[in-house]
Amino acid sequence: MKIDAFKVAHIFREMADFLSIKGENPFRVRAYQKAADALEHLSGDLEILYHQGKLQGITGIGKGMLEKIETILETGKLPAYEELKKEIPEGLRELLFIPEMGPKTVKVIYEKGNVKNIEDLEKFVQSHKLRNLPGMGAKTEENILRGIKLYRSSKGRILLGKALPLAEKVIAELKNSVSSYIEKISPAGSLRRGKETIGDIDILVSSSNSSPIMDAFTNFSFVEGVLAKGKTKSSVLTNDGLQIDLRVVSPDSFGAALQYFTGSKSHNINLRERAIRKGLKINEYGVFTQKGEKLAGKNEEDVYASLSLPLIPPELREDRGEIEAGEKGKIPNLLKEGEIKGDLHIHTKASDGANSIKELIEKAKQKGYEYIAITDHSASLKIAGGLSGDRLLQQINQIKEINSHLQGFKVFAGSEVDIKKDGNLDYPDELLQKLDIVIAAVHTSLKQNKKTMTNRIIKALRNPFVRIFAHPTGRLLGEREASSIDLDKVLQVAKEENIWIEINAQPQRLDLTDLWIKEAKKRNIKLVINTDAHHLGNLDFMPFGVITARRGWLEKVNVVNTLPLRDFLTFLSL
DNA sequence: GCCGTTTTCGGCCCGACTGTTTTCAGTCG
Repeated sequence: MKIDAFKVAHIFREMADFLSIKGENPFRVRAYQKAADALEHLSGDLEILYHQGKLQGITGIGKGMLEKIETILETGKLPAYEELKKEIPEGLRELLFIPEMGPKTVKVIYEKGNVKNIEDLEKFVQSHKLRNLPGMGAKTEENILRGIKLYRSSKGRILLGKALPLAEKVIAELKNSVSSYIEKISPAGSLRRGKETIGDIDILVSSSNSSPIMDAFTNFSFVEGVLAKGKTKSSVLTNDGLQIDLRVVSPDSFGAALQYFTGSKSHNINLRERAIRKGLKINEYGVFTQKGEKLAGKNEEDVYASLSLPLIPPELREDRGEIEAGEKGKIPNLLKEGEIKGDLHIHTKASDGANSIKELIEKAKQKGYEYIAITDHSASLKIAGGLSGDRLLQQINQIKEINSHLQGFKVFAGSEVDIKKDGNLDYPDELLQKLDIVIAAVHTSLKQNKKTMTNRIIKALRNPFVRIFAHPTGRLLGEREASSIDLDKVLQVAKEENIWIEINAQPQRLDLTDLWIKEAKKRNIKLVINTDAHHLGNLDFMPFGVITARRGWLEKVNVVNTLPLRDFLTFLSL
């Protein structure tokens, strides 16, 4: 079995957790986490890089880590890891993921209470045995039980598509109730970076009087419990189990705090290390010289400028080369939502959608689009009301008729054609030829092995009538794993055949994913952002696709549906 | 365990909040 960087990173992460539970030197623990980070951000194949001697010199991978990577690559195993696994009971590591539980607590309840998993922990706390341990009391009991509940209910993360509207609602309510105290307000954290899933919602406010804001926030109707309430930070639990953190800072620190709380953690660490090299100190209050003189803090631009960097867009702050790009003045001019001119993957009530073509046109026009493609499912996808060949022909004629009455707006006749198990397409070429836009997509046999699945997709993409490859990995966040696909090969074929790769904007898909989007851009492959709408409201998913594209460093020029109608028509005929 | 533009030893990002304590350890982001 091939060992990739992510597998090794996973081993290092587990080791970090085991070592922390053992009470090892925290910096040693962090060294393993750092090495895992470095591996996950590797550009290129681990084995190849290793054989080329290119792992040396990567920050975070020193002599010891290199030896461990070598051992894993050569033997498929790591004795130090196997030892730790034997030593630490299997369920213990999971306890670290429970809010309120850290390595110290896990260690002490294991050693003093023989607690080995979540069930043990729950019983241990409920029977009040925890209280007998030093530093533990009734409140701690309560907090841990709530932590267990939260961990079980959500396993930690919610979709961007759910978090963003909720954050907007909280911001609106704050503005509504205590606007006179609020100078500035913004989402922060992974939400602001546009990550596909969010742990908890972070909101930042600048104000010179925080108490009324904290009072209002902790008393909102959707608040079920208050986890913490202080002058600068409060945390609440909403009635649907989400955690929202509100931070209030003084106006002259807003930029520094926004930068700090937007993260990511590794972006910030990188930035701090850069500050230290320049003899500066950076924290959530500002950028300071060694003598304590404040250089920046009021806004983010100044914070970055004091480190000789341009403002780095939040979506890029993942420590994936954005700081280096900033140094060289090569931060991309990222795609903007308003630059999208059309949506090329839409279902109607002819298959499993809810609306008519005319209704969809109206909504698209309201959004400022110049074109859409109607792409219902193909014949074999019976569960979704896939169109027979005859019905598709009828729809093509219907679209022709509709277009004859339109000015400055065009509807393309398309289809989301199933890639069958063997890689054949669901309609014959004679029919595909009659369509303006053919989307190819996998909806069945999602668990084929990697080789079969990859070859199946490649065969489909080689069909001369296919233009778009939709939701490439097939993942559904929190529900279904991505299919096993050699995306490296698939992108290669996409490049050769001039296939546009879809970024599916549905919040549970966001597929293609950010890292692969960046890779596709690097290879000069065109992408298209589609909502895959099944009813009118779904057309509003577009911003999630745009955010994901931005996380993949895309600019307007990389995305075909930014082209105005005229240019798009020319491009389509190429 | 990693790392070095004052270092091959001695640091390692850093501050807020909570709970259980009477001065601080643990967790979190």
